[in-house]
Amino acid sequence: MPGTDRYQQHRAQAIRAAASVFSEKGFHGATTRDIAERLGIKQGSLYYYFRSKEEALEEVCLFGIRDYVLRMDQIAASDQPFEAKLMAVLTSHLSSYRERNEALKVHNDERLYLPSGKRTRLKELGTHYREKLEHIFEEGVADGTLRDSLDCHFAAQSVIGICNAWGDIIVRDPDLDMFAVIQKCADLLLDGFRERRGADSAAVADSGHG
Amino acid sequence: MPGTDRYQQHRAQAIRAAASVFSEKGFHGATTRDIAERLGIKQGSLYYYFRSKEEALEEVCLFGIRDYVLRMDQIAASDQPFEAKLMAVLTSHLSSYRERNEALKVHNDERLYLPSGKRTRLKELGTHYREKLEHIFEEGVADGTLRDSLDCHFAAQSVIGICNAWGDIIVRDPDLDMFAVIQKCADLLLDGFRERRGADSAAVADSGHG
DNA sequence: GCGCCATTCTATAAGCCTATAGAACCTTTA
DNA sequence: TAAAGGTTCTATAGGCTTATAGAATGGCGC
Repeated sequence: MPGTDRYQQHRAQAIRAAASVFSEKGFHGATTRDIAERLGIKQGSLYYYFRSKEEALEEVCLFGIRDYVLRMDQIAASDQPFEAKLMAVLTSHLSSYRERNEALKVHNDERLYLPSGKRTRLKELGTHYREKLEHIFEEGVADGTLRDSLDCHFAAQSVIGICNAWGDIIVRDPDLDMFAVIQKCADLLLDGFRERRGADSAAVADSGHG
Repeated sequence: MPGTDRYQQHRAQAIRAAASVFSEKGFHGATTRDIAERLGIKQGSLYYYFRSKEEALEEVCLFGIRDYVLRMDQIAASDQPFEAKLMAVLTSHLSSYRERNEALKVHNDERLYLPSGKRTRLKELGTHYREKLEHIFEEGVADGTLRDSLDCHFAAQSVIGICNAWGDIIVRDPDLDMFAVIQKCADLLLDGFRERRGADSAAVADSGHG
């Protein structure tokens, strides 16, 4: 029954199972039987935890999202130099991909199938996330770390794009060194690819990972 | 009948309709009725053009892909300075997104549902694409345009990630100025975000689109 | 041992989907 | 106008899916 501890734990398991199956087969491709099997129960029993297949999708899409956005808030509000904030954002974003593996893959594709209310709520969270990141970049411009000509909206969107692209790769290849990827992302974002004769272009704050 | 010109034209229309519906609803979410309706015919008639729903997906996934990869080959083989090649790649990649709109969205997600033979073929094409881009970067390092420390594999993957992220945005917002996005991508990739006192950081080859 | 309640099971209704078969329609050519 | 063949239509079989109803199971306090 909703309320007991055991119930909540089992329900969380069910959400994970649904996330896993949705991300493999897509929302419509996944059947309630698939989800139940992954969970080790029978198809009909699933309805003890979800009112419908759609409710399962809703839960999957919101699973952990709040933590993730909250972390961005904390980084944005923190008192660190720009480079450290950037590293923190990259780390948080890419770590989330590893931690929440299936769920995140679902967010990218399957939110299509959410009822429009939940869909706009998710979109709002995404916008909030981008705006916070944008704000970090604006600070970087203000304090002279970043070039004046930087389009902060473009910058924020691009960083999210890069993180998502690498997130997908990181999820699929567990052996990949995430911190190496983070470091290279930071190098790219701060200093670009171009050769600079007589300039030290590896000046990214070492955050102590390895 | 396969062979006649009219048939081939109508079949291409059917592929487009399928692409459009698949990208909206996903492979399993799309019904043959949806596709037929978008095309203006009845559900059963679709089977005059496709042996099955899966065959429709195959056609969608391969639609135009060859042209797209071929263009990368041409750019890679061309005799232009690095900056020009980079601009050409960005332009080609992002233009493809606009041109082939729905089909490309499908490639990213729905290829899951392809029979494994077709799936690996697509993957090969993707790998080929990335390797060519990687090669362009290696040349850039060799001729001194790019820094020696650049990880070309990382660079190629990141550029593709950025292009795909912006491609998604460009497709959804027809008013967005694609060439402005391309220019900013090039700025980011070549010179990064960091302020450089006393350096001209806007030195990207003007390819004549402004 | 007994009753209680949470959890899972079985069985099934009702609906939708793909694919096929064969009729109907339309266009071209003679 | 008639014949031929390309294109689309109607109708339907057969299978799979979600969601519900109600029975069975298992642990726990007494």
